[in-house]
Amino acid sequence: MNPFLAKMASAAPLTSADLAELDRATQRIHYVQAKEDLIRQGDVPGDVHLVLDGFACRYKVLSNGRRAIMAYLIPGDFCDLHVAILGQMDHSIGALSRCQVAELPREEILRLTENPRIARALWFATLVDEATLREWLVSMGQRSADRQMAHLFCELHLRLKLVGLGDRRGYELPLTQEELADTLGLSTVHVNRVLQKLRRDGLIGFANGRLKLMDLDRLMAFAEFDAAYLHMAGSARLHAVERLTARAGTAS
Amino acid sequence: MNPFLAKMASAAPLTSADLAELDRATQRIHYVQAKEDLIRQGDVPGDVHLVLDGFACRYKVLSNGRRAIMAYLIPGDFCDLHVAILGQMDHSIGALSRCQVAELPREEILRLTENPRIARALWFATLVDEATLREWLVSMGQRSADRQMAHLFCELHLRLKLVGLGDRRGYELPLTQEELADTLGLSTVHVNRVLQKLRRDGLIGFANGRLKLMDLDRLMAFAEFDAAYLHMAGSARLHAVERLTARAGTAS
DNA sequence: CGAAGTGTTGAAGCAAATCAATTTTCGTGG
DNA sequence: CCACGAAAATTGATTTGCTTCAACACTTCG
Repeated sequence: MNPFLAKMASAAPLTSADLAELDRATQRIHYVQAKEDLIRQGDVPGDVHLVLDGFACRYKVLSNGRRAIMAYLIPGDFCDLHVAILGQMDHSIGALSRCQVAELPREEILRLTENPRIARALWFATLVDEATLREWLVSMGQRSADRQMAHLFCELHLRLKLVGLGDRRGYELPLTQEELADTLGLSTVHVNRVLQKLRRDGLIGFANGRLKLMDLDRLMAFAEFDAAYLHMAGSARLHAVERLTARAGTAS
Repeated sequence: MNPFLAKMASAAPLTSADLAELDRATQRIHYVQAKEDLIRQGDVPGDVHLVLDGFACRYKVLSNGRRAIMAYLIPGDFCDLHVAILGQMDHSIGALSRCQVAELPREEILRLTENPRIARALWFATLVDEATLREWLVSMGQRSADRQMAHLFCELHLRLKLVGLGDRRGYELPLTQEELADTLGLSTVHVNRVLQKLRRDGLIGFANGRLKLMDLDRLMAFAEFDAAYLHMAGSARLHAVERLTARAGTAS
């Protein structure tokens, strides 16, 4: 099951014709190696990019040489839907693992958005991205390093679940401690110590690019995680995804 | 000159008929006192709100009782354009000063966006809001408290200039030090000390709800401020605003 | 096998928080 | 217009969460 279709289906009620149309639009695939850039700051790209598999991130490089990661892009996420309007990238997109990426010509996006159900689903997705950004801002400003990290792990768990990846026991998270540091605005040394604390407390395991959720309920409680900002509407959206993935499972 | 019209005109090329249409749509006005909420977390508002005068902010209240301010809403900014799609507010909007607010029925927005030039201008504005949010995230994670505050003052200077408010010497900024603290994720004590340092260094003055820019060039250099994220396209957008405001000036 | 990247540990230093008290300003009613 | 109380700003002393620096161990891979 294409994670992009799963995400769109959970964002707005789509017909199977709509889904087929979206599926057709995302057939032009290419691959990007880990640590390569998909798009660079200043680019004026003609195509819009969509992650189908792997992890990517939005980032900026500051004058002091440090990298600031502002978002993780997981399967189903658009990288640069906005560039069609703003014209120029004000940040870069880098692959954190090997990524499978779909390229859509800008005109294809314009054509797709003439269908109001699809337009609404795309619009919904960008608004959830924005709400996620606000939650990161809150996290960064107000939460202690350990809760901030726990919060991030909770968020990724739910976002990945929405596209059928990972489960209650854990998920693939191909990040180095340095990348976590660039995300949370901490030093690598401190990230290492915080991870050790979370492990010692029996909340998580993190090794070999996989995050283990040892006690998800306690982790969520510790992070004071409230999923409202992800706008999953109770569990209605997740149920929709489960139906879709189940259907795909029997079909394959 | 209506600040909203100034902002829209700088976002996309609009005809005078477009501007007249936007003007007509924003005639339903009401007032909100300082410290009152315009909208609360969990609300499912039927109308969309637009600040015409005064300062407001997006904020969340955390479980520890602290308030996190995630954005300032200045004249010309929409408060909750997104709620039409997401359905429910995941944060609150509070007035920081007495505000003049326009209310637009949701259907009015839908009608307006059938005009592709207007739709593009609105879409542009929401994308700039998102880019601003990303810049705040970078600031919060990576910049020292003094540079962070300097950066905020530079941003507000340009955003206000875009709607014809303030000038190189300064602008009205009706904030308390506590509100600055809630924005930057600092304690009020530290905000006070950072302000004193910036004053001592001859960069700013801040008293009686007004920010004085003593040396804008040095302030921008100190903050390492790069205005690219505000997508003002060189100075073309600002020139458009200057023409509009000049025209309004001679007309009145 | 060596080299580079990643993870781990200890010690010292610093930016910012916290606690607590005091002064100044502001808003309101007498 | 002044007096009063409350809100906001300021100051000092102390503590702490995180950074920085430096060394070392482990892993991965050409």
